[in-house]
Amino acid sequence: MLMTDVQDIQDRPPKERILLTAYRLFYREGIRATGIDRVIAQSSVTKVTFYRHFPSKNELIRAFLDYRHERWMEWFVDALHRRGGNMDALVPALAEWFQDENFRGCAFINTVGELGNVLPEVIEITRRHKQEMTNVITDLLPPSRERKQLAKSVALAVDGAIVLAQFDQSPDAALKTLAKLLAFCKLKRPVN
Amino acid sequence: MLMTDVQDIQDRPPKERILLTAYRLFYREGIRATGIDRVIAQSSVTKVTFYRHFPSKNELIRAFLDYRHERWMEWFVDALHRRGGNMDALVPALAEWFQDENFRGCAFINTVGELGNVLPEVIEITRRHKQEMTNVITDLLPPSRERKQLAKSVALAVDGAIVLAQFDQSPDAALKTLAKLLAFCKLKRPVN
DNA sequence: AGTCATGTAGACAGAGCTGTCTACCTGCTC
DNA sequence: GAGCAGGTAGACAGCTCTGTCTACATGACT
Repeated sequence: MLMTDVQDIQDRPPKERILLTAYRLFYREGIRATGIDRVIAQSSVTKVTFYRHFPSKNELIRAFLDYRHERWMEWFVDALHRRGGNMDALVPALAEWFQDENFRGCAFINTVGELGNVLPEVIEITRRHKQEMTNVITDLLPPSRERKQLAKSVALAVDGAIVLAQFDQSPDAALKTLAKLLAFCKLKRPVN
Repeated sequence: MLMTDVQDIQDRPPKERILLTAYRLFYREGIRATGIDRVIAQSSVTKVTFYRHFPSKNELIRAFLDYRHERWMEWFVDALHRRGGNMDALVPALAEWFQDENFRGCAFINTVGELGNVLPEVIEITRRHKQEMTNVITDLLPPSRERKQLAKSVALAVDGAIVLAQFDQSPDAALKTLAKLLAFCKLKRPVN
């Protein structure tokens, strides 16, 4: 899945241990809340080793976002294909994510909110990530003149659902509301 | 508007100066990125005065969110009424916000992303804020059996547009995509 | 045998953070 | 005019942060 087990990371090479630890801590606690010292301690590495692989925390943030992008896209494509690869697969696939006990919203949206003004490149990285997400959504839609525009609208709604699932008590409302919205647009079979 | 001029805050009582300064810095730079010392310096107040009014930074964060909620709701209701108070007013009203040079997304979504795990009450505050936003959107819709459900869907789409406007190069795409989405749902007159 | 990349352990500098402290001043109210 | 709420100035404690430093160990390739 999207999260890393704490178990199996201990016998990997140091650089990978650092990245996996950062992946977990940055996503769960936030980036500024996560000090380098904690990443170092939890990846069982020393400071010199850390700084040899990542010359600064900003480098680690970049690597974290790249890694997150790879993993998330892989998961997203797979989760959709497992469910038929059409628009009816979208909400169930997102449900799988939202219901993960470690779900804490979109790493990219969160990072833009936290560092957008301080580290402007995360905005660019996020734009690319969302563009790829939109491309995948495009493939779910039947060919039509307005397919690309529709995909953009669906992607916008998905982002809305992600943030709603993040602050609502349970992800169910976000999923149901997204499903209803898509049904209003006749983009999927009506719910119920 | 939603932002504070730096000019007119200097002759206000200290507590207000602190709150206005925090309002500006927390929103623009993020909360963890903004140290108490900077708030104190920029509000021309001393540390003792600061801590007399706000016993801890967390108290200031709460006050900031409450204040933001008041101001934002006031602005939102007004901007919609100025444009007729129906669904066709929604996108132009948001445009006014998105195009503000200090726009940096939704303060509540950003704060949840930054502190959601560390200060869980911001999640509750955000939930209430978005509920009120949804209530206002409900009033834009004509009475119908599914009005409340529709309003939830629209609110979800608005949140999606807010985050998109935050990381996209210009807010135009977010506005256009939201407008298209609402048009697909026959919730507003088609664009173009 | 020697070199070099890569690892270990841990001290340290310099900065910023939150929050407390002493000591003094001003203006209003009783 | 005494008291007090609320302001001023600024030092300081204790912590955490990022990033650098010295000094040593190990194992692979040449």
